[in-house]
Amino acid sequence: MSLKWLEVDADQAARDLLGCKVIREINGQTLSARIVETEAYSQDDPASHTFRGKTARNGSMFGTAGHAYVYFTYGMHYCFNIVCGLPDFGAGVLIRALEPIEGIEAMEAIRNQNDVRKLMNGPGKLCQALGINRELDGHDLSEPPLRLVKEGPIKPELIVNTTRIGISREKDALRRFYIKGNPFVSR
DNA sequence: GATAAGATTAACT
DNA sequence: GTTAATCTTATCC
Repeated sequence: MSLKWLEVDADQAARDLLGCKVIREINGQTLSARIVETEAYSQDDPASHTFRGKTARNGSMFGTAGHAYVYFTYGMHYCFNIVCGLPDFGAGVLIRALEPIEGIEAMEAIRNQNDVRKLMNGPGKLCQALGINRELDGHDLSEPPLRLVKEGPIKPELIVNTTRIGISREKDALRRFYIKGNPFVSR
C-alpha cells in the first residue's frame, strides 16, 4: 500500500495518523499497535529539529513522506517520527503513544512492565516496546520489518488538539493531537 | 575542542 | 512536585 496520503502538511498528517496501525516484525514475531497520540513538527517551527536546516541527524526528515525519522535523546531514549509533506521540506509527526494490539506479552517482557496502559504511553516507551532504534532511521514504512497501515479516519469530534509536551520553544502552538478518552494516551 | 540542552522516564519526597 | 540517569548533537569558542 502506498503512503502517498502522507504528502500533506504536518498538522493534517498528525490528524490522519490517529487510528492507524503500526506493525513491527522482530525475532520472527509480530507486534502491532494503534496510534492514539501524535505531535506535528515542521521546518517553519522553531521547536522542530529541522528549523535550522538539514544535518546528519535529521536528514531523513527531508526525505520522502512515509519514511521513518528516529532520533536518540536524553542519553537513553529513542523517539519515532513519520516523515510527511514533500521532499526537501523537513516535516514529520512524532508518535507519542500507541494502544497495544498484538505481542503484548513480548512487549511486557522487554519493557519489564505488566500494566498494558503503561506499555506504550510515551514516545520513548513505545520505541523500547517495538525495538525501534537508529538502524530504522530513514526506513520505508511500506516495507517490513516496520510498517504503517492506514485506518480510520477518526471523527473530528473525537480528536483533541492541545499544546505539545516537553518542548521549550513554541510552547503555545496547538500541534499535539490525541483520541478523546483513550486510556493509552500519555497524559 | 568544549559545553549546554534535550520532542524522556522512573523513582523519590 | 522534584530529580537523577546518561550521552548525542548542535552551537560556540
